[in-house]
This record gives sequence, C-alpha cells and structure tokens, in this order.
Amino acid sequence: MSLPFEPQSGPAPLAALRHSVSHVMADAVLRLFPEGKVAIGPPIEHGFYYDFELPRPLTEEDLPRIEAEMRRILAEAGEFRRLTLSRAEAEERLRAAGQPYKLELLADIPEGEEISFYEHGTWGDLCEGPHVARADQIPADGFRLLSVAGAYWRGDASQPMLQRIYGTAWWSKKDLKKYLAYLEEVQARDHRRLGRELDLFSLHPEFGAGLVFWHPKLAHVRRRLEEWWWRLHEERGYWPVYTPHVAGEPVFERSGHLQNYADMIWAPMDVDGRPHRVKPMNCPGHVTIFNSRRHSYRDLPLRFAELGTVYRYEPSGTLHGMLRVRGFTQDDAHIFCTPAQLEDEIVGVLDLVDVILRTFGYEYTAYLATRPEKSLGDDAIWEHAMAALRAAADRRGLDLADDPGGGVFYGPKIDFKIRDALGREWQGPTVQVDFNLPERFDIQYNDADNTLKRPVMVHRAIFGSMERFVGGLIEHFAGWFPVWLHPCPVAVLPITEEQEEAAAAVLERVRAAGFPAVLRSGGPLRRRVREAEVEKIPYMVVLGAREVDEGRLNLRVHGVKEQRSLTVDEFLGFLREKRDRRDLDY
RNA sequence: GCUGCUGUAGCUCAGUGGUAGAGCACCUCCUUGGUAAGGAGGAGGUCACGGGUUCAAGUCCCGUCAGCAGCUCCA
Repeated sequence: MSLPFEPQSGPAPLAALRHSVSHVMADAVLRLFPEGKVAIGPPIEHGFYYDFELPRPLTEEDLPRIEAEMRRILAEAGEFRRLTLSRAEAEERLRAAGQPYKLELLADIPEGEEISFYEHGTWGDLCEGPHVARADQIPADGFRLLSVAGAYWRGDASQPMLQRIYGTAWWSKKDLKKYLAYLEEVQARDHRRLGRELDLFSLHPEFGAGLVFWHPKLAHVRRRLEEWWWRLHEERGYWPVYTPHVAGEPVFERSGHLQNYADMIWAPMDVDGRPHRVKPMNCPGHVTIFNSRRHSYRDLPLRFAELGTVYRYEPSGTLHGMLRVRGFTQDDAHIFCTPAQLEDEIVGVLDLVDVILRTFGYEYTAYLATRPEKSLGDDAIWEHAMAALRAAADRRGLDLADDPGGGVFYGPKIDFKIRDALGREWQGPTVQVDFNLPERFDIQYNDADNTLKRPVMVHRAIFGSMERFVGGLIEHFAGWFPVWLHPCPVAVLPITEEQEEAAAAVLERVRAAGFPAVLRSGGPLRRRVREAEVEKIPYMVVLGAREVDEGRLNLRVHGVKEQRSLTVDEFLGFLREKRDRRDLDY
C-alpha cells in the first residue's frame, strides 16, 4: 500500500522508529497496569501494535492516558541499549518479570541463535531489534495511538484473546498530520458512509445480515457495468447461461463443496422430502449444461458466462458493508477446453482483465499461485497447467509475482491484486485451472481420433462479486462516478421560475440522450448548487434570463473553476464523448 | 465464530433512576434568487428487541439481534 505523500526520513528506518515507539507504549501500559502481561509488538505498515493481557478491557479513553505516560517515559528514557543474554539468563529474567508469553517466545528461538533484549529507561523486552539509538530521536509529537481491538495469541482462534493497541508513528508532526488526514480521507470515502449519504444501498437485519439492497442509483451503476460486461464477453465468444439458485444436495456432494465447505453453505431446506441447498458456486450448474449433451472437440473451447448470484454463510464477525456479504453476484465464467487450448484461453482472459481494470484506472499486480501441499491431480498435469499460465502471462508481457503453495487444491491460478486511488490493495480478478470438477462430473468430449477425452476447465471472475467490486468503486471514485456509470451526472438549475420551461426542455433532451438528470427549481441558486455538489452531481446546467435569451446554457463542472457557455447540442456532444470514451474525469 | 465497544427522530449526536432533546434532512408558508447552507413555522420516538431489579428504567443487571474496531476465516 502506498501513501499519497513521501514520509520524511530520520536517523533510522521508519520500522525501527515504530518498533521503538511500540516498546515505549508497552512500558507505559505496564506502568499503568503493573500486573499486565506483554505478548508481541511489531512494527506494521504505517505504524505498530502491541498485544497485552490486562486486568480489564481497555477503551478508547485509555489511549490519551497511555500517550501521556509515553511522553513522560520519552523525556527520561535515554538510550536504547541492546544486550545479549544466555538462554538461562533470559529465562530467569522473564520469569522474574512474570511474563509467560515472552517465555513462550523465548522457547521458540532456535538453539544457537542469539538472544537479545532491548532496554530503555527501566524497561527491557526480549527483542531482535532494530531500534532507534536514543529515546530523544523519537519525536514526541510524531506518534498517535489509534485503536484497541482483540487479537488471538499467535493468531490462533483456540488461544486466549489478548488486547491489541494500534498506533502510528512518523519522524515529524507534519507526517503524522498528513497520515491522519489520509485516514480521514479513507473514512470519508468509506462505501458504507457514502452508501447512506448518497442513497446507494442499505442492509436490513430483518431480511438478514450481509444481504445487500441496491437502491436505484447504485442499481443504475450496476446495470451499466453489466451491459458493458456482457458486450465484452459476447465479443470474445462467451455464451450467456442462467442456472438455478437452488439444487438438491447430491449436486454439491458430487462437486465436493459440501464435504469441503459445509460451514460456508446455507442450511438445507426440505423440498418434497429431499434436502436442497442454495448454491454457493455457479460451476456445478455450468458443468451440468456442458454435460447435458455429448461434445465434439470441434465445440471447444466452450465459454459459459453468467452473472450468477450465490449465497455463502460467512461468519457474522466478518461481514462488512457490501465488501463481505452473505449473498452476492459473481461475474462468473467457465471455459471448457482441450489441454492444448489452455494457453490461448488464458491469454484471452488476461487480455479481458487488462481491458476491464484499465477502464477504472486500477493498477494491478498478478500472482501465480502454485501447488499447495494438499492437492489433487498428478504432477504432469499441474506442470502443464502452470506452464500454460506462465506462457500466457509471458505472451501478454505480464509479470507474475510468486505465491508459492497458494493455489487451490484443484489447480493453479493467477490472482490479481488491484490498487485503488488511495493506494490500497483489493482482491481482484482470478483465473483458476481446475482438474477436479471435470473428474468429479466425468465430463468428456469426443476427440478427432474418436476417443473420449477429459476437457480442462478454467474458472474466472473479473469483478469477482458485483457487491465487492461496486463497493470498491464507490471508494475508488469517492462517490464521483465517471459519466458512463453515473446515476445522475446532470442537474438543471433554472435561476427563477421564468426559466423553468426552458429548463424542462433541456432536461428532456439530456435524458433523451441517455443521461439521467434532475431539474431543481425554487430557492436560492447557491443552495441548489451546494445540494447538487453534496450529491456528487458533476455537471450543473444553470439557466438564467441571459442563457435563455441567447439559446445557450451555462455549465458548471465539478472541480473546474471556470464556467462555460454552451449550446445544448454542444453540451450533449461533450457528454457523449465523455461517456463513450469512458473518461474517468469530468 | 472470538474479544471489546456501541444501539435514543431519516442522518450526526446530547440526555444525574423521576414529564424524550439539538443540528441537519423532511413538510407548509414567506422569499424570485447568478454558482457550496435566505427566513419563519410544523411534523416526526415501542429510547434495537425480550426478561429482570426498583415506588419509578432511555439510564442499573441478564439474554437475544444488529452495527463498529480488530482477530480467525474467505472454495
């Protein structure tokens, strides 16, 4: 993740600063809670955390107190000293300090490795370092404690839950302020907040947690995306299919989903005495269509596409707005091809991924996820698939980072990570080769030599889920959708009642050209301009007596200082161009 | 799912165990306005839900549901 500013450098790497601040924080927390136990406290991307076991839960109100204590410590701490101890000495010291978690960490240090402590003032901690040299190098106004949350000891859900304090630290107050401003920007773009403010979507517990209601404006965005998506797929030889949302349980036993992911599938419902399930995936449906007749090698590759809505029973604590939900629509497709066609098919997918991601201004990185420990299929077939993925990426000039062992049990894949306007990374498209499902459903084609062969299957999704992708777009664009997606790019504002008729005529023409628009009359213009701006409407057409006389309109564009005078035709031409080129700016 | 926090008007939030509040949004009227908040009035509440303590609960206790910050998980 990259930040929109270049942080100042200091006498040590930022990570050393943050690590040191985390030590000072642990010192401060133990001064306030002498019976507390400390666990781990590493530097992280833009700050640090430290995990504690404390006699009572911390609240946000404790953070300023801890910060104050930290500043007291900094004033008197002096040097950060590194000392190496023998294992016995270290054990003795941690036992005396009553620090069971540290003793566990010590026991994990392999024999023969150096055991080091870092001390400042009266505090010492088992630690590899590195740290700053002296406490006075830490700017007292360059750090801030941010939040408290639970975290399992060693990240293991069966271990005790500790309390984690997150903080951030920089070499200057200026950088800290910039970072806090960045966090505020992240908050201001939060799709849940914009979803409410702009009336985009809602969630309703009485319908169920994690089920999204798309309000008209966001539904418009989605429809535009879907229309474009279908056009791109039809141009590339995909065929639309529709498959049922519910299936008898044996379908998911055969696919293996029930055995492997029972927890993630919604509870069964009884239909005519037989258990049925709501589908967690679209692939069994697509395979079933493939299998409904005998295929020739001449049919391949066969590409089935569906905006398929699936339901997965995600744990309650993981639900998050539109980004992590229990019902969502995948932009799913399955390609059935011969092993020899695999590489070309993957090239086609990589090309489509690039076309789609570039349109939104997303940068992306691709990862090749290789064979995991637990997996199916023999080595030769894995090798062939990985070679195809690599060769395809190579032909596209796409660099593949490695994700060793990150593949799914049924085959290797390429995953994309996308970077949004704030430099944050999101889970992006995925292309997966599958050897398992063709096997399980015994799918075949009749080859040129009149023998039955097993096709290879490629799963791929580009948006991933409409919910997650559109939620991400809300944040990426901060609610300012580009013209081609915008649910209402134009507000027509007559200055007085005198211009209402002319305004209505302009409104009609804008709408007829395919752009949603609203007419807002009554009350001061200032107010209506503000309201349209708050609603994130990029184009305001202002009509006063002057404009009506001249047969022109006055155009106010978001983010542009100068107003423009245009005819309606010029304005519509301008809008069409923005739309058809899918421009990202206004 | 786990830990902690939170749940009061559509939104953001005040509210000592004793008659339910503000700003914004909404509605009505006035204002006819030149590029980010004109004025006045009005309506709006099962204080998340279910139990309990108490003469009395928005307020204290327990449970449920949901949301939030993380953790674990995400075929």
